[in-house]
Amino acid sequence: MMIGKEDLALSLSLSPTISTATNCRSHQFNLMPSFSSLDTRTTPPRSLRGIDMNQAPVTEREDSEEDMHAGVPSSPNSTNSSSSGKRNERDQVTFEERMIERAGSRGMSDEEDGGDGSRKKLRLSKDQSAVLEESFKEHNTLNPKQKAALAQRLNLRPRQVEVWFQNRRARTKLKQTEVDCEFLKRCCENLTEENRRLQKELQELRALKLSPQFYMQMNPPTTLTMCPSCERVSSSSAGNSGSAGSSAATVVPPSMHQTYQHHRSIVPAPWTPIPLRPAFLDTPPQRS
DNA sequence: GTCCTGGGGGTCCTTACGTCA
DNA sequence: TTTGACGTAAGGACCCCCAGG
Repeated sequence: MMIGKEDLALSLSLSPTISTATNCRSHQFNLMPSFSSLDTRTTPPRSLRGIDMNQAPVTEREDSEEDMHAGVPSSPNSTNSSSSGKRNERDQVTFEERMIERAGSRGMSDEEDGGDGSRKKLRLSKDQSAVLEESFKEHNTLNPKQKAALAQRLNLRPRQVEVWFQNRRARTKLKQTEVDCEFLKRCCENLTEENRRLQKELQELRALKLSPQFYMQMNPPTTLTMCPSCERVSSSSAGNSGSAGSSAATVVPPSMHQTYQHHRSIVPAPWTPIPLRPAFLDTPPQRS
């Protein structure tokens, strides 16, 4: 009995594209009020002293964006003019990111964030989460530019977007682990059952062998053959020469061995190899 | 070409907080 | 009203990769 993934009624998409609807079983979007600027109908009760903690401060960020657009994104150590390529591009982006990050942290200072060192829980709005999910469906990792763009679009700090994606990947992996665990459990159950069946069959054969009638009813022994490679002795087709209990063995021609014809008969018909590990587990994670 | 170093981004583990039954 | 379970945002440690010196 072969087990396919479809037999497990998996709710997870196994492709790199993750299904939002099936993966986020616990997302309580509909239970959460929306406080973001995207939904202006509601008053943000989670804001601290009039500041919505789910938002990066717009004015501060606009300042930083002005700085960026004003040509500021030169590297702080002013080495970008001599350097080029990926590194330079990344430095440039990260500088932009730092500007936004700094503005965000300025907007939500320690004082505003509780002031006593305690963390305040920041809930993303339904709309923000939906956009993040959509983005995650396309890419489960973000490059700095994508991160900054998404943060700007959602009015969040890049760090928040980054954390969301990290946690989202972790949730996906956890879910996948659960699915894999279930798959392996099924495999184990099937192998156990198969083992039980084979043990029973073996017992029956042994009982038959001990019975004198077994020999009476046995067909004339077939020719014993031995594989020159594995030295396994097995019986070939019945009705050939030889008598009961004959120890005469013929060597399987190498050509026959190469075709594995005699090995095929060794494998019980109903037996089908079951992969111990889903193949998709062995695909290495993609790095950006 | 090789080694060292620093930065960025990833995972993993953990904590703190919000929500709900 | 209290409490425990659960989900999730966020912090921190650690690792890997890569570019530059």
